[in-house]
Amino acid sequence: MTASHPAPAILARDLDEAVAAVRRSGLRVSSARRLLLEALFAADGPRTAEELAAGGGGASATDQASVYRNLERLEAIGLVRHVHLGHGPGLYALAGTLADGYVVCDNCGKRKPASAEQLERIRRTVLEEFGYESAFSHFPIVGLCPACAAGTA
Amino acid sequence: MTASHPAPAILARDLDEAVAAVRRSGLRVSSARRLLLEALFAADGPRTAEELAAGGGGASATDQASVYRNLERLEAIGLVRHVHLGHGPGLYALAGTLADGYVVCDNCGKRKPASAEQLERIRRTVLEEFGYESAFSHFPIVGLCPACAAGTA
DNA sequence: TTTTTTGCAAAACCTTTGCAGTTGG
DNA sequence: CCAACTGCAAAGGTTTTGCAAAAAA
Repeated sequence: MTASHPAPAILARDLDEAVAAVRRSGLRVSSARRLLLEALFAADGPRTAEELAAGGGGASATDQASVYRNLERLEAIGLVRHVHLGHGPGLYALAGTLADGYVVCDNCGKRKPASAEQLERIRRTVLEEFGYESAFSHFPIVGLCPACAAGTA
Repeated sequence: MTASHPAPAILARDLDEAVAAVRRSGLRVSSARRLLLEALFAADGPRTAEELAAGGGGASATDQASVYRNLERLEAIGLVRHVHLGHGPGLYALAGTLADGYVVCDNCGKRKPASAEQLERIRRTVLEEFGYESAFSHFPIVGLCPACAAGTA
């Protein structure tokens, strides 16, 4: 309902590898596409489409609609992933730079990356209880962080 | 970040109890409010604001903005709860008619209600791994249902 | 040259807000 | 009577879509 079946992740180490992957996928390497990749490489964490369109890390700005279209295409080939951490806009990053999952505080928004190993116990429990292969890579585990839980009257 | 601290749930069995609860909370029982409650009682599951505004179960239609405002107020006093199951609009229901949590398939959208007991094991694991008091009552556990997991090449 | 992609503008979607008029208590 | 509430209309935030012009291969 949300992400159909994402393509296997392509882990590109630098712009050149990413560009090569784009070409290998049959997509053209347009200037807007290259700029988006530069902004993604310049980012130190997941970014909104708006931020990426603004052109992080010296990259110049591109049209937002094109950024959305390109994020979609790059995600379809496995170069990009996105997450929804709360009610705001979606956050995009290069595949492989995202945590395996996230835990976010419903009250203060604090987020904590989760490793595959940490998630594994939870995934197993969910599988036993519900038969679902859960993932917290697209929508996070939501709860109250220790501080907010303590503050709850 | 999303739901601050919701009021304790008010479990109303029928329109009269709900109306009484509204009055007890210091809110007025306006016609729009009554219509919304009727639509909520007529619903057999969580509904979008739009559906509720359309007036389910013989209730006549009301303005959507008022429905949103009223859902917010009724949620603040504990009569209503809402969930976000995926990318679409939020879903509202009378408090107490919602499952303790939900598990939804990321691929086909299939959703399964979860009981507090089922959730308990998961909550415990999340607490041990991350220190977060998780709940899957507002945002669900997302994963692949058995059918979709099998179909994943 | 052909097909993809862009940039812009407009629309779509969900939700919130401003306001003047109405209504519940 | 008066604060609470309504309906309408407009705006806000995020994402999608249509289309003619531009650029990649």
